[in-house]
Amino acid sequence: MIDTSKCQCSDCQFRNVTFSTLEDSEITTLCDYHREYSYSKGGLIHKEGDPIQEFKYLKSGLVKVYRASNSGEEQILAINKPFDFVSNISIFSEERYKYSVSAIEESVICSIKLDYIRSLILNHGNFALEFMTRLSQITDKIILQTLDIRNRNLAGRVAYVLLYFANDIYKSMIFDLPVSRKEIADFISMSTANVIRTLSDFRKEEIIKLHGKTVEIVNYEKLEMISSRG
Amino acid sequence: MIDTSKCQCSDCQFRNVTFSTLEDSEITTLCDYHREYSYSKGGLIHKEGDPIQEFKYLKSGLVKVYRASNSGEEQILAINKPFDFVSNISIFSEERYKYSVSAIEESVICSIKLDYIRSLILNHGNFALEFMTRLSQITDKIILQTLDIRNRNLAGRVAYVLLYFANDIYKSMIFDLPVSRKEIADFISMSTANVIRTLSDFRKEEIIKLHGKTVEIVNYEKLEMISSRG
DNA sequence: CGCGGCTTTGATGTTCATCAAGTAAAGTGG
DNA sequence: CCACTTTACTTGATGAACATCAAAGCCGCG
Repeated sequence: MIDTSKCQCSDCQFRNVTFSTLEDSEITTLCDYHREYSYSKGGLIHKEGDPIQEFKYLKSGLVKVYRASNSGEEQILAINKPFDFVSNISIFSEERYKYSVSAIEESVICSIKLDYIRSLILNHGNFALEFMTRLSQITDKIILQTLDIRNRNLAGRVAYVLLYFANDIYKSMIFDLPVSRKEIADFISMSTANVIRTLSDFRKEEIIKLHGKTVEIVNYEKLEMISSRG
Repeated sequence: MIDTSKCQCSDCQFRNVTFSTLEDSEITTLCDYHREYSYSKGGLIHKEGDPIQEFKYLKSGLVKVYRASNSGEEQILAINKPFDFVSNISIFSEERYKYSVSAIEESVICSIKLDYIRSLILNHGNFALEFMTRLSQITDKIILQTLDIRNRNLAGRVAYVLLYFANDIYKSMIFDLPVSRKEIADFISMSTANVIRTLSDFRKEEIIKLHGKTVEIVNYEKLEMISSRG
């Protein structure tokens, strides 16, 4: 039985991933410097230009990381699930966020004062190493995914995104798209109309079933083939 | 006068950027764990799949970071000068390099056993923080540049690259392109023929002068306009 | 019920890749 | 140092891929 009136950080899943080197007593201190925030679908977590004062990570939900492009359009650079998002990149190198982040599903963000993270790094070598490794992994993933997308043509990109949702995010062949067609377009740098057209094509070729936001991948092999060839 | 038979790390420019928190005595130890390698134009520094055993950074020269795409083509994700390249990303999160790196100009790479860097992080909080900040900055730059390029059309991308060489790398309006037309194409994800065509167009419109690899930017404002509009 | 936003589809035009052929440049071996 | 070979560059012509525009359908919400 857990006493819910006390700090729950010691039972947080994240403890194993990013804070595994911290002792119980340190976790208790961590609790004092942390806060949790809930966001509903569409809620803005922070935006470009906001001052960076906290280290944030996603406890549950789904977020998009994006910035405004020259033309005022949205450029989405990542769609991330828990463990894959932290208040990314540049928390130490910059004063202000370069990217906006908003919830695309009900999300809970855990946020820790940056000063405390800083002091942990200063005084706790194992933590520093672990933390660094995590940050590395996360930025690495973003870069790799960007390259993967850039590599592909329209159909390949749409297939790639569908497989990303199926394999990485929902781990299911049937799922509800958490994003609009336009957001997919902003993510893969294509026009909305062509994303829709491609989805329709996939439906006509019976690679997927489509009902509004609900997608079911029927012919997985073919979708993979399109993704890897395109 | 510097005794060149001894460790020169204490006089290395990099000391101020990445190792400023280390004491002189620590720098001396660092020397024992470091080696320098020279590469001539075209030389391969490491390739995808090589085991990561050292932290590397560029002391002088110019390198390209790339990977093989599906189709066997080269995808260039960064062209970096000293201070902007370190044996990037993922040195802690991965066992093997995900990207190849090769010299596009005479280059000197300084390389330090990863175990030693690891021990510094473990035992030296200030160093950990500084090191992390550097890595952050570097990966950040890569992501930002990728987005910038993705944003633009053909002419905009070519203009962007020319401005990148002029402003960031050579700090001069006249310079020799260190890369082939094909490499520019691989960097901005366009075809070689169209890169050449665009350069010719710029020449015809008297925005630049072109003699083989030598580029002179004549109409800077116009080039900027093309870069920011496209 | 009606309005506004997201989605869908078709028609059209632009942008870009591809192919081909030719030229210049740069390396290679005698 | 020259002939030879190869690789890089250049340009034009063609077609494919994709964006854009416009009109209509759908759906949720006040």
